[in-house]
Amino acid sequence: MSSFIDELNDAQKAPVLHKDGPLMVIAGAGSGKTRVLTYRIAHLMAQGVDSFNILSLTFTNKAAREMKERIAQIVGASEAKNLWMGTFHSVFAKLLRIDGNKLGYPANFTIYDTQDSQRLIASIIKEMGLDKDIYKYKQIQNRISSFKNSLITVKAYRNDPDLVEQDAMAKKPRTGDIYENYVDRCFKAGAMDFDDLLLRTNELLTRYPDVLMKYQDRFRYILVDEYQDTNHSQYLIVKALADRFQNICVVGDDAQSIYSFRGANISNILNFQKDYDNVGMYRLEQNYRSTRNIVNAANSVIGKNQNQIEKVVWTDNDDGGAIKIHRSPTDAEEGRFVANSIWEHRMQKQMGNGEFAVLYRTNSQSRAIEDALRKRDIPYRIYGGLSFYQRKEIKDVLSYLRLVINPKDEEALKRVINFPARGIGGTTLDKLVVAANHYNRSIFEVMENIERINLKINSGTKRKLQDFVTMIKSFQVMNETTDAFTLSEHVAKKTGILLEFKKDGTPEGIGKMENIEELLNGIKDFVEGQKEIDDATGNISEFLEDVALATDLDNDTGDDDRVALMTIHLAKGLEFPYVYIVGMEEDLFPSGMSMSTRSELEEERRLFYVALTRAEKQAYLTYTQNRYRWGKLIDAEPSRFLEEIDEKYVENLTPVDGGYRYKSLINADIFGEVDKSKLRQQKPVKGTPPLVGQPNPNQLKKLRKIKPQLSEPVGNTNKIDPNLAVGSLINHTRFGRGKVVKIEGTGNDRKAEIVFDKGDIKKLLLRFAKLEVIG
DNA sequence: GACCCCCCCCTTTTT
DNA sequence: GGGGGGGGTC
Repeated sequence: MSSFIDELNDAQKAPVLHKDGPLMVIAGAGSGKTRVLTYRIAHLMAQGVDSFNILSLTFTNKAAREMKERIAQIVGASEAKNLWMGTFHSVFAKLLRIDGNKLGYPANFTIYDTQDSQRLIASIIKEMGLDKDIYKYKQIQNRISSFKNSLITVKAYRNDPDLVEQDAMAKKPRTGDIYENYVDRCFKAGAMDFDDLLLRTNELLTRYPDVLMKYQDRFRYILVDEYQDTNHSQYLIVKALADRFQNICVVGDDAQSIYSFRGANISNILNFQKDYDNVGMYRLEQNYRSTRNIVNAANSVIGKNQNQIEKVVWTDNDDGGAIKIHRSPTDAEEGRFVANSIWEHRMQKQMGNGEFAVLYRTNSQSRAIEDALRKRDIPYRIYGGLSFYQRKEIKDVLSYLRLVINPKDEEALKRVINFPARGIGGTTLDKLVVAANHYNRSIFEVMENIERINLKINSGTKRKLQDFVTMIKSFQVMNETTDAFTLSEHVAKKTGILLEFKKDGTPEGIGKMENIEELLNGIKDFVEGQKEIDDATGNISEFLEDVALATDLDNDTGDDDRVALMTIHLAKGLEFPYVYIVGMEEDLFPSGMSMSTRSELEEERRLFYVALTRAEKQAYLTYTQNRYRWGKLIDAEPSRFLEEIDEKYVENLTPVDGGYRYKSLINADIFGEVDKSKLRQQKPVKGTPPLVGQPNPNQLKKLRKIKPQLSEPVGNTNKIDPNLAVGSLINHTRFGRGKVVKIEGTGNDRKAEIVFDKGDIKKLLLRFAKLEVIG
């Protein structure tokens, strides 16, 4: 049994064999870090450590499941079952269901997702009579979330003059009050949001030393994966739990820290050696995943970051092909290129669809790729984005089920109290909310006692409210004796929700009905699966728990052969033979919202590093000249990241004389440090008359300077017909005849809005558009 | 109270 | 180009 250790190289063996005391493993991309974690756990168990005493925190539940399976193969399934393994959120949700009652939470507390939180905050803002244009609910939700991730409670917030000042300066002096109301309402609803799962765990461990002792004693060996992406709240939980035995193993890669937007604190990994005594330090630097070209290219990119732990990732693998860069005129054609390329690879090398991944910065980019793949009949699967469980019809059914488990769940109640319509409208609901706040009870409790409370609600409506209460209670009775599937099916029928979509009759309605049926099938599968687990009952509360914390990745069975489409964030930890990174454009990647400070830009660069290192054999980078964004065709500029890859490792499939290297020269020579935010400020200020056709003299001078280095510049310098003006009739090679209705912008940004005879209205950049003036 | 239309915001990434 | 919320009308 101990022979499994021999499957590791020396660098991997060392942290696996390090038994007691703190250790940190800095693991480069593709260096076998999951393997180290898995084998370390197996080895601990082989050494006699009780599996009940091991806690392993992973990045996705899927990763946990896979590790568990592998460990089961090595040490046997029955022992592996006892491991506590999962994401921070799922592990500590489980813990809070056991001990959260000490904090006043019911064992069946609801987990609010982001949408629930946002809706609640929006209604609080409204109830408080605040201006929704100043207090934007998403912004407030974000801010509250970051407070919670930093363990700033309402009280701590109020005691922090800096924070209060910040909000006052932002003209949002009532932020603290909204925060307080939000926390109150969640508590009254018996609900925790994602951040509460960590915050309340901290509260529990701090306020109840006996509870802390219990879990310290239980989790004698703790392992944390992706430590670079832990936030302050997670950091403190780990620190508290590991404090007694100090058997803490963290694994991570500072170069792959990409979650600062949700509070991840890179200093957690940078300071680990200060937090614990006698830390064993291990480095995994040999990459087993990618070709040498990919590894070197990725190194050349990440080398541009100032802030990093020194390490050299290297590989023994073959050189492999160069990284291929491709330019397309539009995002639709970018999609076509990707689809064609996948098609050709499949034909030539008999590859499966599952060997390809398309990665992008934002979810909205998936559409163009999808369209192209669909036209080529290439099966694909989109991960993330609007997940199945977030669809309206699914959330509606789930909301009924949530109410069965926890009738105090305010957000669930508000969703379904009048869906399908049963004559309980906004006015009535408002009255209920006011009463609930007044009596400090949940809305459901107010409804239960509607006869005893003096509310100005007419008797007909009161009856309807009581009927609703009776219906939910009947579901609760049924839930005592039946499994999740039987209950859900009954609920879907009895509430009229299925019928509602059926009678709708539109394709959308039918689609929604089918989705609900799919949900029911999913619940059925779940119940079947639960029967194999010892202490599981197949009850609906188990299913809801699963759904609340499941990621899209977790649901991937991987048994159908499809091209994977996902954001780069989601791709972390995964690998694919062929990877297409699309939308390599300024403002998109790096994101326009994350390039104003060095640290933001460095995170974008790490994100690019993560993307590149997903590829085993071949990476493609694509960018477009024009892209539809917000329904409009806008011009795009190649990403600075393209030129940050050492040229040695790159092959351009589209000629770049005048392509992205041309622009890079402009940026580098004129402005020194590449800084797009400054560039943008150079544009003429709105209101000042633009010098049409006459570039800024300074710019002109610099342009002349670099010109000799260029061959025939650009496919971009389209000659603009001097006769072109508002009212001109034009002919376009692709869109046909049309009339110019507006001209705006200056220089390279000059564009014409054209109404085409076919009915399309488009804004075209004159620098690209091939327009012939015909009248 | 229900329905329809208009307007606004959205697109950075996730548990 | 799309979804959600608010306001106006029946």
